[in-house]
Amino acid sequence: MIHWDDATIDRFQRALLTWYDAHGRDLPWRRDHDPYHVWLSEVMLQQTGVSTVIPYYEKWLAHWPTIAELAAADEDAVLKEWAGLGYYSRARNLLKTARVITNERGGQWPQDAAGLKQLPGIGDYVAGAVASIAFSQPVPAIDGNAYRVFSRLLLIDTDIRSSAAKKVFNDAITPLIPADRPGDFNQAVMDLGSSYMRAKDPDSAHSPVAAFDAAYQQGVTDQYPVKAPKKKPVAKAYTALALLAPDGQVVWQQRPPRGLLADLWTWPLLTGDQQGASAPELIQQLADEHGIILDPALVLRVQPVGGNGVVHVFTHQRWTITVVQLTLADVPPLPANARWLPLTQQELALPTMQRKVSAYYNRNKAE
DNA sequence: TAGCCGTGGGT
DNA sequence: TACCCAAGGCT
Repeated sequence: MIHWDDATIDRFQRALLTWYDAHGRDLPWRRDHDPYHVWLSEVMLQQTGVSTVIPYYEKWLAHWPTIAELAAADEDAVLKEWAGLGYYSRARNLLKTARVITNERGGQWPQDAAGLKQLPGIGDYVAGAVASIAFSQPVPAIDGNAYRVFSRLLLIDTDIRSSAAKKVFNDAITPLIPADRPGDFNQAVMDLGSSYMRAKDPDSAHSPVAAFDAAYQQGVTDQYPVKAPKKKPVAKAYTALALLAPDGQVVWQQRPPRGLLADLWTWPLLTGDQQGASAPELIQQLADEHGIILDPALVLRVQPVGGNGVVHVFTHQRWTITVVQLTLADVPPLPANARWLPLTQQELALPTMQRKVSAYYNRNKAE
């Protein structure tokens, strides 16, 4: 690893901030330094691209212009606004923190990173980003961009997925932060990491800090950052049931409050590919796995819908979902976590997985 | 402390 | 197709 002297640090800061002043991105959350805006954007941007976030960010603020209004929202409404962004605990934690700030702290934010980290959903990165951008605290905001940028500039060969990485990079970056512009410094690093020093096909030669880029100078940019490979997602098979009542409504079921897609709504999912199963088998499995009791005499038809089904890949699971329609002669009662609603209902928070299943059903259902 | 937790886009 | 990547946090 390379260590810079004070004069080099000073020149680096000037090169970075001069470039940022002239070429920094004009993004919706950079219009001011309101901690609500900074915090909301940083949470949305976790593991999520800028172009994906912008429309969600604008819609969110139109819905809840202030943190006090967010604090008064229902969790159902918050999840619905978030639906499609993924990592849904981020949305639940946004609501929790909004309520802590509004109801327990009189609308006052903690102004340093340690205080911010106490809030739900705020870890080292978001704490550093909000503390530096909204409150001008001289702390780093170490995200994937910072890992990539400083591993190249300083030839840091610590595996960025290792438990040691956070401290190594924190110690390396902290002395480089200018006391007068910590927020701009951190945001400049993000812009650098998404442009000249991006992960794929970087343009190190034209970077404003090319003169400070040791990996570029030595022709080893493609070796940084050092990052251990991750595991393949585990394959799982499910069958989604379209339980169709005579009035055209189907059964929607809310998932458990913890785990994958927590609290979101899908059609009843049976484990395994049950395309060839009989009506009694499907009814039995539906009772065993979901507590939905159907009288076999109510089943008019059992029809597989489409062929191979839908593939949906999560970070750690790969789902193959086949679809079966059970046409019923009546509208039987449901447990508390399930509801009869039309195929086209717009009121529930649906994960992308269910949106794919619904679209697949509409393409393949019997005429 | 690894494993869990989404999604869309690019190659 | 099967990867990888994108402003991580929680347990």
